Order: sequence, then structure tokens, then C-alpha cells
Amino acid sequence: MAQSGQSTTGQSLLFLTDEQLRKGTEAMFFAYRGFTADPDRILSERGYGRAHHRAIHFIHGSPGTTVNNLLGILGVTKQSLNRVLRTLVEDGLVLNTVGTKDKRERHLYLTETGTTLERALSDAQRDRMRAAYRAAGPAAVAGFRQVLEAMMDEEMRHHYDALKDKAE
Amino acid sequence: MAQSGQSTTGQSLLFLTDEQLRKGTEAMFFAYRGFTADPDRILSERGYGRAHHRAIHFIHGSPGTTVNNLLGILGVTKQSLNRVLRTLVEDGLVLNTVGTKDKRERHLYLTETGTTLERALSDAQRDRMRAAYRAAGPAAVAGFRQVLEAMMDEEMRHHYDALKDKAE
DNA sequence: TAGAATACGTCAGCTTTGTTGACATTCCAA
DNA sequence: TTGGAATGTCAACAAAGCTGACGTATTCTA
Repeated sequence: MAQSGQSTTGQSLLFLTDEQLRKGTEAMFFAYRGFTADPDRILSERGYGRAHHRAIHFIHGSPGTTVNNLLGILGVTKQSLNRVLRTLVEDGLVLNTVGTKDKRERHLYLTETGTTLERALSDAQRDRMRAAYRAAGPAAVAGFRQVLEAMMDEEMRHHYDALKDKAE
Repeated sequence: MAQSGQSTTGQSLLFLTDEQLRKGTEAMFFAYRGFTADPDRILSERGYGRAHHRAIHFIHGSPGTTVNNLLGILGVTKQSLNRVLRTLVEDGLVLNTVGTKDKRERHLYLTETGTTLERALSDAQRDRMRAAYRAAGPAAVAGFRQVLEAMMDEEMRHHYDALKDKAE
């Protein structure tokens, strides 16, 4: 066992060895692969990639979102996003409507087919997360979220909080 | 606040709402971007990418490892790894020696230049992780690691454990 | 109301990093 | 000793990111 959780005061937690930090980075690396593995399988069956998954996920979470907003969340260029979005619209998974208030904007929605795929993807991903959560217990889950949130960039945390608030 | 950490018995943790799980996946997504952001900056200055970082990281952790072993850890094809390795050897960051016992194998080592870059990269990455760890506290860190480990594929956990044991 | 700014889409071309296929070398076992 | 398995290299291609330039429609502002 490592000497990380000794102090319950939270005061003397300053000895973070290189070893502990290295293990943390490797845990992130290996866990992220597991995190994406199950949806990746479903996606590749249908000729989609992780980029499509991300678009579908956030359109599902914020129906009617604009292209510009999605760009901020995903942190890619519009050319890159456009390529993905175009195939999703062509394949009938995403709907693209002209803005009501500002006609320059395009609002994005999942069609029924899109929603079905979203559910398949998130079910697969959540099964693994659910299993991990159960194995680790509620206290561990709280810590997991705390560390992840502390690891985000400022800008990313804004997007994260905005999405979080929406549901509460 | 969510209703996740209510029970201290760890018994009745069965109500994992879709909402909680969704937030977990988004936390992973946004945190992973932060996790890679700092090294990415250093790498792009020198014309390298994340693939180079991964190779350097694991060669540093297991000096003398073979190409085949590295393939198992990274989970890519040998052709893909080879391209990265070749540029690192050409640039004098990695040393490639013919196996002594089995001449088909190549043993990989970091040169002094390679070690210097490794240090710069891991310093940058660890600064952020250290800050996150401190902000979240030791109990949260323990939970963080627990959940990540539970999220890995079997095969990945084997690699992870092998690397972990090496240092203990 | 004219011109600047914004939102979106697209064309062209490049880079990184993954893929499959073909092939040389080396080792081992029948 | 020879044929198959293992290790690693070269070639060509695909996905998905990037920059830069440009067009169009719309909105904002001086």
C-alpha cells in the first residue's frame, strides 16, 4: 500500500512521490482505452468513428444546440466537425434546422434513428462505468469525479458545468 | 448535490441514475483533454505527437523492452509503432539494439536526449496531476485510482499491474 | 442605411496516426 | 535440415485532425 491516505486532516498530503503520479498517468491512459473500447466496436460496425460518437453524444445532451456551441465543447475546427456532421445528416441521424431567432444559426437535433444509435452507444459505455462504479463504491466515485474535475482546463470546466447544470 | 455518497455502508449503492453515469462519461472526456494538453504543447513545438509521447513514456519505464512488448502495452499495430520509433531513433532520442539472446528482437532505450525530453513531458503532465490531487485530497485520489482500475480491460490491467509491480 | 462582424458551409491541401499487405530475417521443432 | 512461427521493416491507404481562403446569408453598429 502507498502512503497517500494516512492523514485524515488533509493537511499533510504534500508527499506525492513521482511514483504515485506516474501510476496516476498510466491509470488514466489504460482506463481511457477501456472507456472508449465498447462504443468503438459498435461505431466501426457502421463505418463511424469516435468523432461521430462525440457529436451524437453532445447533440443528444443539448438538443437544438448550434454548430458554434458544439465547436466550443468539442474543441475542434469547424471543417473537421462539418465533415462528421455532414455524414450524420446524410445518413439521417441528425437534423439540421435554420435558427428561428437568428437565421444564421443551425440547430442540431437527433432523429429517431440517431437517438437509437445514441442509446446503443451510451448503454455500452455506461455498462462498463456502472460496473466500475459498483466495484469501487460510492466514496471512490465521489473522489473519482473530484479529481477529474480538478484536472480540466478552465474553459473545459465551463462547458462541463454548463452541461451539468442543465440536468439539475 | 447528488445522492451518491449517502450510505457509508457501501451496501445500498445500487441507484446509479443515467444522469450520474452521463456526468461521469463527460468528466472523463473533458479531463482527458486537460490531461494531455500540457505535454501536447511541448511535443508540437518539436514536431512530435501523442504517439511519440507514449513510446517515450513506456520505454523510459521499461528500459530494454522489445518492440513486441511495447505493442502489447500500446495496443496499436507494429507498423504504426514502427513509424514513430523510426523517427525517434533517427532524431537520436531512442537507441535500438539487436537482441543478445534472440537476434530477431530489438531492445529499446532512451538516450540522454530522450531522457531529457521524457522529463520535460512528465514534469508538465505531473504538475497538473499534482495540482488536481492536492485540490481533491488523498481520499479522493484513492477513489480516483480505484475507479480507473476497475474501468480497464482485463488485458490492459495486466500491463498496468506489470508496470506497477516493477516499481514496488 | 452602408459597412463590419458573425455563423455556417465548402474547397484544397497537409499532418498525424491508425490500418492491411508483402517481405526479410531469425529461431525452433519436427 | 527444412518449413513454419515470430520479429521487425517497407509501401500504400484511410480517418480525422489542422490551416488558409472564400462565398453566402444574416445581424449588428456607427
